[in-house]
Amino acid sequence: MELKTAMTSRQDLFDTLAQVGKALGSGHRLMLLERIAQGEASVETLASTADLTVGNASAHLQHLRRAGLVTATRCGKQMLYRLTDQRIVTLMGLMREVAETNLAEMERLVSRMFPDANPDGALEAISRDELLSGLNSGDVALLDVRPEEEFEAGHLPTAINIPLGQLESMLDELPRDREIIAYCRGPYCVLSHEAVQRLRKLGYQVRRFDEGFPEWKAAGLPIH
Amino acid sequence: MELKTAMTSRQDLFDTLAQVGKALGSGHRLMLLERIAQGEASVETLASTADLTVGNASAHLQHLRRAGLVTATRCGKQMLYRLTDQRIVTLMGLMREVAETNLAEMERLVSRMFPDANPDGALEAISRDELLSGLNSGDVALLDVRPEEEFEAGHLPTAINIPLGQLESMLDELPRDREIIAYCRGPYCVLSHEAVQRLRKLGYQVRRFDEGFPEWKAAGLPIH
DNA sequence: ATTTTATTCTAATGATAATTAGAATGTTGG
DNA sequence: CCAACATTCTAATTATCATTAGAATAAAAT
Repeated sequence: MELKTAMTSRQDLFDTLAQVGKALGSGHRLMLLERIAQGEASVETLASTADLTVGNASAHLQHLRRAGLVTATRCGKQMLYRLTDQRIVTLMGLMREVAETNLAEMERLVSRMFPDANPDGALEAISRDELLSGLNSGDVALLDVRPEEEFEAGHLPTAINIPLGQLESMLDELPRDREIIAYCRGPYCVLSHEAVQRLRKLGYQVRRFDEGFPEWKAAGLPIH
Repeated sequence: MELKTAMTSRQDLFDTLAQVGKALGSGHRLMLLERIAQGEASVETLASTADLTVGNASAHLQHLRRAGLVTATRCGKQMLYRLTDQRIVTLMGLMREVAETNLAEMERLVSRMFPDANPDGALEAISRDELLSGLNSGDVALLDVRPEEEFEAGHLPTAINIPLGQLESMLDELPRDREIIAYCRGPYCVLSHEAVQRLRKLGYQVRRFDEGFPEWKAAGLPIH
């Protein structure tokens, strides 16, 4: 047995900092964070989005909580988790950029998962700046294809919500005269890719926004 | 045994992304990265800065390499590791901010480790913007207190190098008529704190830069 | 009070990761 | 080719983490 000195060491500092890294070091926890970034959610909701048992999800959420990434508040029977800090969205975005730039495996997975996101193809996504100028000039209509609950918790200004499951049954909400920009949870969410593919087959002029609601919000842009 | 489908799943994407988080989820690896961010370094150098056996350091470096955070090139007998990407410095900086904001433990450790960094005290560090304007107006002199090897690998413009061990023996290099700004490896490096304390005792007008060389470089500012 | 529902805790198991010592590899300079 | 050196690999140990099922807690509804 070794005596612990009361002295604080550099090692302690880095170990504590590493807790944040550890929390980000699990695919399951990153999925939970992706969902939490849409707005507060209950353990059950989070468990089902991340495809975990409730007990397991709860344990991961405790882990995220100890790392200072999320907080929880009780609301009736439920425990609602939310991000402590919008910078966490930026942090995950940077991780994504670093991974996509420097991990061959990542690039391979992304292009397999989203084959339509080919840079040559007409389906290429539009950037935040392009979207902003499109919105200013009124040239585009915004389509939020996330579930209603997430839309209600916050969405881009002027966006209309058609959850993916109801896409074909709500086509009359969509304009034919303007380009439609679909968005969802973020770069690794399939919803907007799906929506674009299905709407294109129906003849709509539609592209994806290459980020999602959390990134828009974290950038300090206005939300509703 | 379960059959692996060839299909790429969302889970695979997030698991791969999590490799970056995992790599950042160890105090030892964060220390290695802090040193690598100063400039390329051999395994032996890195092992000794992070207080690891060479074998263990090598294993951690392999881990960082697999996560796409560092690359290695052979140079004679030695293997030199460097960052793949300056964004990794930004990434670590964000982790630090998130941790300091949201982890009480972190705040406690920082203020214990750097008691002189008290915001009320005269020793408060100066920011990048303040430093830039001080350099433009010629009101400050820059002092790099890192080991010579790191200084040689890159430093802030106009900085003079006095490694901490030689501080008292090289006082004649320091101006008395201007404020001195000392900097080192970054926010969690003790060198500049030490330097400021020792120089203040000797009557010098001196403050710390609240970042370090890697942050300056990652911000795209000029280096020598 | 009792039941229901949501969540967290506990204990046990299996899976990963960190560490060390020592062997193996690859490079340099005789 | 051999000797010296730097690094990586291997094997074994220990520690940490993820997962599950089931018990415990806590609030809400009957």
